[in-house]
Amino acid sequence: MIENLSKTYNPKDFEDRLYDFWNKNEYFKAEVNRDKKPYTIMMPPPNVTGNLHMGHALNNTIQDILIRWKRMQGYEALWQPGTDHASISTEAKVVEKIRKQGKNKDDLGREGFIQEAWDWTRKYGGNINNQLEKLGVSCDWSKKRFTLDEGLSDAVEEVFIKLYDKGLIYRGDRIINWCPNCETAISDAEVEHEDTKGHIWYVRYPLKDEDGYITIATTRPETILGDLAIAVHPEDDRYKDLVGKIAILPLVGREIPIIADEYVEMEFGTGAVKITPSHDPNDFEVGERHELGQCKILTDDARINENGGKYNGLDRYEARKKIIEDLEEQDYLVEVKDHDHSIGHCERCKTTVEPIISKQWFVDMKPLAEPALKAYNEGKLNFIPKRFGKIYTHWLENIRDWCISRQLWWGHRLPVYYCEDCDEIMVSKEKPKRCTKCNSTNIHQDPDTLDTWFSSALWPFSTLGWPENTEELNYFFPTDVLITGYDIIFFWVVRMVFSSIEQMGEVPFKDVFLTGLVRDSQGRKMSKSLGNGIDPLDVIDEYGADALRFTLVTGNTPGNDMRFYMERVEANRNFANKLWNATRFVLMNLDEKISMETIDKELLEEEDRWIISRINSVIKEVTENLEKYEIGLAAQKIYEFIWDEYCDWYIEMVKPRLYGDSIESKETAEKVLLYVLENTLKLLHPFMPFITEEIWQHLPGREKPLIISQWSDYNEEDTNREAEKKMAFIMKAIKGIRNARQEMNIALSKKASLMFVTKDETIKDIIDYGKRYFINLASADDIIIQENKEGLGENNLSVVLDRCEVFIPLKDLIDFDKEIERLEREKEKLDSELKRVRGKLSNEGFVNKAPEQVVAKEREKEKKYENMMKKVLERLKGLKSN
RNA sequence: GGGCGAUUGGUUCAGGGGUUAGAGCGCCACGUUGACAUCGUGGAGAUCGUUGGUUCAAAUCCAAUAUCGCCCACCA
Repeated sequence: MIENLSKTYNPKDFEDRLYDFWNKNEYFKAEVNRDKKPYTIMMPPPNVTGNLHMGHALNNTIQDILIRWKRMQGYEALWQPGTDHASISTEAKVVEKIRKQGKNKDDLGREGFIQEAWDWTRKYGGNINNQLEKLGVSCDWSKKRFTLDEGLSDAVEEVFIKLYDKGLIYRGDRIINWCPNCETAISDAEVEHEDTKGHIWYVRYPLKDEDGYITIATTRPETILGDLAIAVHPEDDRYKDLVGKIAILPLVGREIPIIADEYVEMEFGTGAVKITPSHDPNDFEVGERHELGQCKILTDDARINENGGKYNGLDRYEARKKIIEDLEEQDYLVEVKDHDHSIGHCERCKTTVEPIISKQWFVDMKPLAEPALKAYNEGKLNFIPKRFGKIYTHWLENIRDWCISRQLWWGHRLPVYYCEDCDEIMVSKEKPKRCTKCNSTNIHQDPDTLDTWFSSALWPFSTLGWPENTEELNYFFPTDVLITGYDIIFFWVVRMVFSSIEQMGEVPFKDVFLTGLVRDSQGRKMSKSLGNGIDPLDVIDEYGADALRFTLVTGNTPGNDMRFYMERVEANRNFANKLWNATRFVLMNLDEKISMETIDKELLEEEDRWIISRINSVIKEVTENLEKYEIGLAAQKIYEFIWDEYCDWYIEMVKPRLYGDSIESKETAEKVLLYVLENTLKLLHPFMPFITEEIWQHLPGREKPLIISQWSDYNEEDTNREAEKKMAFIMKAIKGIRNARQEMNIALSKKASLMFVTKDETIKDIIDYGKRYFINLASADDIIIQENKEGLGENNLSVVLDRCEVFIPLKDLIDFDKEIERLEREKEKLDSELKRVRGKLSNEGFVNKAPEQVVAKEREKEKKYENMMKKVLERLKGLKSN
């Protein structure tokens, strides 16, 4: 016995300790090493003020699996961690904090506020990293980056300036999405649309200079205050005569023209549309075409402004209510109908956004989208699963310009300066001393900051030192795979792709692995408001990180949502316990002075050859699965191998040798037990890093920790089909005997002799060899092999196998009615199988067209079932005649 | 209005042209054999949503359809 392991698996005893051990020994570290091939993954930077949730746990587990696997394969594996400053979210939290102190942003001033935000960041910014450590992530913490770091900020400015100089960043008055709660512009991607039951109001506008009205329909009556025209379709006969005339805006009294524009849908509403250029993107365009000018009626906090006359100061919804009342009172309201329409909400605070005209900074997307599309179409970018490629292309094909300026303080301030005398715009990293146009020194910087995603878009290269031409950048970029949730394809994936192509001239990663959402056991999204979130840290605390990791990667497929069940975590904890105890068994039986020399192949027994062949196949399959990102399948195979083949069969088969007299045989068994365990641990390590490392370090003769051990390769020589076949027969026989005995309720402790009847020489040999197993695993005390039933008494239990029949003389214990029932069931099964096989074989098409191998296989089956059937029928006949 | 996904034993999910369609949990029966009751042995339980089609062969491919879910979209 080498060393004691506790009787049950207790992850708390070693998880933190091992993480420290790995970290301190710098096994996570990756450095430029021209002798090795690089393998790079950029960790999606979590929000600096965030906490670990199941989504993080899922995608970081997958990343860790890939990184650990590649590291073991000998790659220089860099997993780049870091955090995102999350401007809007962090700013909101800091605002909330100072609000509790009775202060607002203006009380602190810009500098004071930013100071406050840094304090907050420093205080909470480490949390998520510590939480990630609990999960076992093997990222290179020495390279940790923050999007507001100096280098990364420099990259942001560099990109901004380059794009501006190319004319791809511009400033303009456009309709943007305004969040009245966050009081900033947000991009289209940050708006969530939700279908809402609402109303549509039909309002008549009197005509000037003549009797009559023109009736329009609107879902936002308060915007009447900003109307500058009424539009009809040029070919709409109903309104042809009215085009060019003037209508009077109800409640306001403003004279507005009736214009014709193709944008109007004749079938919708009344066919006449009010045009509010400052508060609707379509109306804005119509306004441009007809030079209607602008009339903005909302303040930043969504109240009616001074252009709203008597409604000035009212909140947008109060104003709507009041305006409807007034319209009704003054007889302008024709009717109200129920109407469902989609309303945009701020992705962060869920406030209804307002389309508002505003002077903002934009990225001209078309020229950037095209190469990003091309890269995909040329196969330079793969999505896992593939279907997300369609979503990617669809979005890029319909791309609109990206509003990048935010009216926030926490973030990268625009490197834009204005001359107060001549309004010249200057874009540069440093503040210009004088205006480049009029030489004035009255210069101020734009107060806005950039969309957070502008900096995260640069993450794959800014973290590696760009715009400096660093060695790291040359070596580790482009990265190999990005692992993230499908919900941020638009926010992040797409933007990294076009930014990389634009700045680096190539895609930032070859593969994009998209995870689904982790939902609760009822399929609901985990959310704070529902209170149904499961904290990964609680799960780790109760069951260990390995069990959590295994749960997250099994039983689901990329891009599909999964339900999270504690029962599954428990099952995987039990799996860890199983492995733990199998190891205890191996160690308990190990001779202290066992030599670790290679196994002498001459001494191998059949079960040894079988398990060695099997682990070899599993190595091959798991490696192939991982190469195809089939992580769940890989995990499943390892699980089954350990539990079913190694524990349930091999260990049981080998026990007599361990307790037996032959030192040679015992030692060989020990060596094989160790050899297979060792390879199993390697395969499992990426999935369950803690338990595997802990066990590994308890095994004798370890030179290196598991984390940096060499991944095993498939070895053709180890494959042994002959041994696999033999063992398959033996296992089938054991199962058959156990089955028959249990059906008769015969206790395991009740030993019986077995008589194998067969004329097949090969089978005879196999059974002869298998004697040793039947004793222990099939409750046998004696085994006889013969070609006929000579000497066999009456009334035996019988098990029909392929080319062989087993008789168990347990006369007193057998209920023959039950035995007949059992055989009848056996007969039925064989019958239906025979029918199926014969059906196939009598089909000419099948025999002629199916591959030879497939036909041969069916023929074999037919023969086998026929033989078995014959024996079952004989048995039944014998039993019934008694 | 477009696009996508899911539909497989009680349940949660794998699988993905030829398998006797698998697993975890749950269920039933038996079991304290010197790793493990966080366990062992055996068992019951699914014509893979429906309808067509392609094929020698379909749970798997194609087309419709139903139900549920998601994403995108400027009809006021």
